[in-house]
Amino acid sequence: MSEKKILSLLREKGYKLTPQRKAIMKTIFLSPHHLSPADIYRKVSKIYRGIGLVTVYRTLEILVKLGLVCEVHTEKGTRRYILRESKKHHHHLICTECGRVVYFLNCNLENLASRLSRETKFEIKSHSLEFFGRCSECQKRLTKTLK
Amino acid sequence: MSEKKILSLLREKGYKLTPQRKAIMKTIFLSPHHLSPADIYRKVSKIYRGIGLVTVYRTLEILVKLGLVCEVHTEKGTRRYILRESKKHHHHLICTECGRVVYFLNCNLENLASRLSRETKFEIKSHSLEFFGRCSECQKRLTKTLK
DNA sequence: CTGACTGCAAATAGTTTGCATGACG
DNA sequence: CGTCATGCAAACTATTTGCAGTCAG
Repeated sequence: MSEKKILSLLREKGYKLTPQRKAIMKTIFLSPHHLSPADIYRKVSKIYRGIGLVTVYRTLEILVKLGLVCEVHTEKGTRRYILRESKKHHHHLICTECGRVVYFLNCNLENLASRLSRETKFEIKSHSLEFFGRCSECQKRLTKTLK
Repeated sequence: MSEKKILSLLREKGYKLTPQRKAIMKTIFLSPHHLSPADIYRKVSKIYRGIGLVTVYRTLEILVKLGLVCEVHTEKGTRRYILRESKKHHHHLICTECGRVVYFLNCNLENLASRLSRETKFEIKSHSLEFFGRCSECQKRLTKTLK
């Protein structure tokens, strides 16, 4: 989805297009990494002086609700955000060094889920799956550093 | 692993066996649910009056380090703890109503991981997988309530 | 115009740290 | 007895809420 379409979707849903929101969305739109609210706040501050961290939190809440942005939970329990590239069920492969995120669609967990459901009598509603590792750039960078 | 073995492992590693630690371990050992530090604090307070929440945090840190207890990250970003039943690679099926946890061992994600690694040039280190749903008891309980 | 939005300040939740006292081994 | 453990208080991080002023539509 293009940036323009996102802006018009917001308008459709009755949200106002303030310069703060535009700056926040632009920042998320341009980053291949997942970002914490504080990261976004720092980046946006350079474009739009005087923005409040609270506005970042409130805008993220809207963007997640509209399904435009993914909320990723890190191992430390903090939340990070990245543009949602696909409307489909999907998962993330996350670089633990730089935070770069790669999407993938097929997880093939239906069989496992139905087997578990049968064995445990659980009514399974959802699952979370994430892979962690190092992207190729960070592998190169870290090899150099060690020399 | 039995409770006694856990206590002797702690002693082996040079940790002291205080009554606070015993009470915390007993509480975790007896619960089929995952518990937050605050949950554990409340339960332990009944056995051992005057225990500090800080002691719960510090004991949990040790138990996780020794691999005796699993740290589970919830959707809200808080941490919960449950006895580690198996030393093997495993995952959890979690009841979103009561917090009951069921273990399972086979996730069969090796193929997916190697395919992703090939396609993305990521060096994949680990993955997290959790299923969420309702256990059979909570299904019954909730059906009754609705009548 | 006017209701939605913003930014400040303060509140809250979860967790960690500094330090003096206490008790396990 | 010495060292590690405890519990209090305070600090800290991430996030949420109340409120008065502001602005997009």
